[in-house]
Amino acid sequence: MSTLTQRLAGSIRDKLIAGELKPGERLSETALSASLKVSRNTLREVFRILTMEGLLFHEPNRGVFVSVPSVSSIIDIYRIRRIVECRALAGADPNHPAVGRMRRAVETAIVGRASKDWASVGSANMLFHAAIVELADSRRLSVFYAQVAAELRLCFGMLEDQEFLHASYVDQNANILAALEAGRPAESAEMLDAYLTRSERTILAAFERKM
Amino acid sequence: MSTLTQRLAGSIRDKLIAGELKPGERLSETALSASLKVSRNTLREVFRILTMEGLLFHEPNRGVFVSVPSVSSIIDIYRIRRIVECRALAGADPNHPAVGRMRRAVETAIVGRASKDWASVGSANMLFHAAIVELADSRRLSVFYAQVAAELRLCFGMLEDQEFLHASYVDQNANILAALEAGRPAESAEMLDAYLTRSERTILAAFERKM
DNA sequence: GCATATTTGTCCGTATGTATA
DNA sequence: CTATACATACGGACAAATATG
Repeated sequence: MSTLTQRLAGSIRDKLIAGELKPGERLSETALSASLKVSRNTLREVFRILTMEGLLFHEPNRGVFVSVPSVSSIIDIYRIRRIVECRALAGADPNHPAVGRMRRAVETAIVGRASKDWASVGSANMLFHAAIVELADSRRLSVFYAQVAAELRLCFGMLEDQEFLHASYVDQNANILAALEAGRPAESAEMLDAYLTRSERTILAAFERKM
Repeated sequence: MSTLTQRLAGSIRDKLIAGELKPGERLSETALSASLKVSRNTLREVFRILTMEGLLFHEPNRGVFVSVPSVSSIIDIYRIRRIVECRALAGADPNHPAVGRMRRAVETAIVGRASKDWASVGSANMLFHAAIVELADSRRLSVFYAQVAAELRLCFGMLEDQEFLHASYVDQNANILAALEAGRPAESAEMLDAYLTRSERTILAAFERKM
């Protein structure tokens, strides 16, 4: 990452995903630029990037705010996951290089679960599903999915029970991978669809409990 | 559109799609900001927007350039269209409000073809396929598709024979719509897949002839 | 390979309009 | 309604990177 703008965008993105900045919170240009020791112009360019990614939203003449995950955004995101992930998996070649990344993600998640490192399990889960999208061999689609996934992590950040959210999905991912490696992509895609249904329900339920 | 930045982004986007700015051309900050009568900082924010949309690309310390469509980008875009459009159509409700927009787009295209207004036919074609994506009821997916479509128009802009590119697809769109309205979304999606195969081949062939 | 000119990256100060207490 | 705070937009400045001769 060469330019200051890109580095800054990365660091603020990490803070957003880690939940250090609360949804709905307003990010003041003057205050943030002072605390980060960068000019307001530079910070505005960073805001523009993160706004395009959906992590911030912009109200004209009022400023930028951390996106507030809503029930409708969760539903929207899962619609996308169903379309993109299931189709990518159903049409996948079991010898695609991304399958190796899927396998490594599953292994990492298993290790993380054993040591109760739920942050690691969550990250591995994200990598697993990003790898599924890579099966479609479309750079633009992978970039788009990365943005959607970042938004989803914003939702996770609002919820406690990280164990409950992630633990049960390790085995499901392993089964999805096994079906693909066994040369049965259609079956694999069906399992993924079922996975997404359960995952969406869990998130929505946890989300509504917090309201 | 409230802010100057957004209006400017819209106007430059239009110029890009219309082919007024040639692919590969470098957009000088100083020159453009002078000719558009805006400050360099404002123009940089506009560049950031259009770069995120894929219409421009950025080389650190060298500036921004108009994206150059390539064979691989065309293939990438059509992979996305297959995944997104076909799935949206296959799972569509024939009573969805977007179906009305599809019908109006077909009617506009028929009128445009009769008067040999190929620009109008091309725009109507874009609206038709954007409406297909709206069948999936996902705001994020529709926004993403709009960006991909803008990039595709960048490719069209490089080619002559607009008639050849658009004329033959009016009837195919009409047939796709008819199947959906008749309550046969699966058949409709199959026809769309065939449409996309033919369209991709045509674009790629026309593109390679220009090289 | 070097020196120069150009351009971007970044920062600052400031004026104006808009939202809100 | 007034006052304050803030975002929007501008123009100037300088360092660093790049291109050019």
